[in-house]
Amino acid sequence: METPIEQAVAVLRRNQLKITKQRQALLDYLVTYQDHYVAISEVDEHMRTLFAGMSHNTIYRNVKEFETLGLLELKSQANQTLVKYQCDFEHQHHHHFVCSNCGKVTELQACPLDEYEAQLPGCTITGHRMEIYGLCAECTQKQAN
Amino acid sequence: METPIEQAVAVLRRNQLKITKQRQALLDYLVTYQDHYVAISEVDEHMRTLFAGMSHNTIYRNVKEFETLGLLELKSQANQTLVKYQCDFEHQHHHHFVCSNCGKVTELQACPLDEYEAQLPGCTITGHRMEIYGLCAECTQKQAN
DNA sequence: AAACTAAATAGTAATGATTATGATTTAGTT
DNA sequence: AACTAAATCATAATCATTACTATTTAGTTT
Repeated sequence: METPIEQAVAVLRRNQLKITKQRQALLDYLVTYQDHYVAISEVDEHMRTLFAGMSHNTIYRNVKEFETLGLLELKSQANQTLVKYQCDFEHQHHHHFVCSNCGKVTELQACPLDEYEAQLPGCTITGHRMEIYGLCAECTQKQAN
Repeated sequence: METPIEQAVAVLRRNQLKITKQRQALLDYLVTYQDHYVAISEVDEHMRTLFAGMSHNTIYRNVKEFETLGLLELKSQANQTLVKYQCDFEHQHHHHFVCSNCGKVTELQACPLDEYEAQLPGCTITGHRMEIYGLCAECTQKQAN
């Protein structure tokens, strides 16, 4: 069984991108964010602590490159870009519930897009985003106490 | 019939906020963005051209204050905060289709939240966002030529 | 295994949106 | 007209992100 990192490296190869130490280290770190989002600026800070001398540019550029390859998911929030590892290569299309207390991300089944298409005659739909936020079951539980 | 500005001023009064020249000018400008989003930084630039000496602080603070009053809608995109006037006081809850070419915003009917609640047992849902993007009918038409 | 080359990175500095701060002004009230 | 809390101004700082150019390196070729 291939690990997520091995899968990711295979994707890089398939796209003729070089497997650099920096990219490997980035993937190693980001793979720990499979069910949470993290700010790129925090990834930047972390990587530059681990590897003195690593360039901001390298981190930001690669994160964005990895997104176009489908390895990561990005979203914009509070004037920051947040990133999360996308490990579900089989089902890339999905939507999220995000706990605003612990940050846990839950994938939602089904997509509401179909319902809306009829409301947009003549339009070209290129993308959409559906996100629900609140407290996950665990945090709801804790809050009750 | 009350104008949007009059309605907004009434909301300010109801919340014991002072009706300053700056706030009136801001509303006058923002009311022109009822079906488009605009970057706050652009609002800032515009207002400071109109009123030499107006403070960044004043603009950013008020835009955020107006959002909490339900006068404006904000969203984060590409490391900027975008703002749009919310004039539909009757139906505050809705979702959007945003044309990525001309920026036109179309309100969508119906909300997909209900479908998902069953998938989140024990969770507390505090909010959600559904947004579709692409080209509006007009821009699709033009692109075809 | 050494040479090669395009791609990637480092190092430094700049940019641009937003926020902080403390002194001054003003809307609405007394 | 005086009063006062709220709002604004003016200035500077902060923080995420991007730009730029010289240097390094992964992967290939000889």
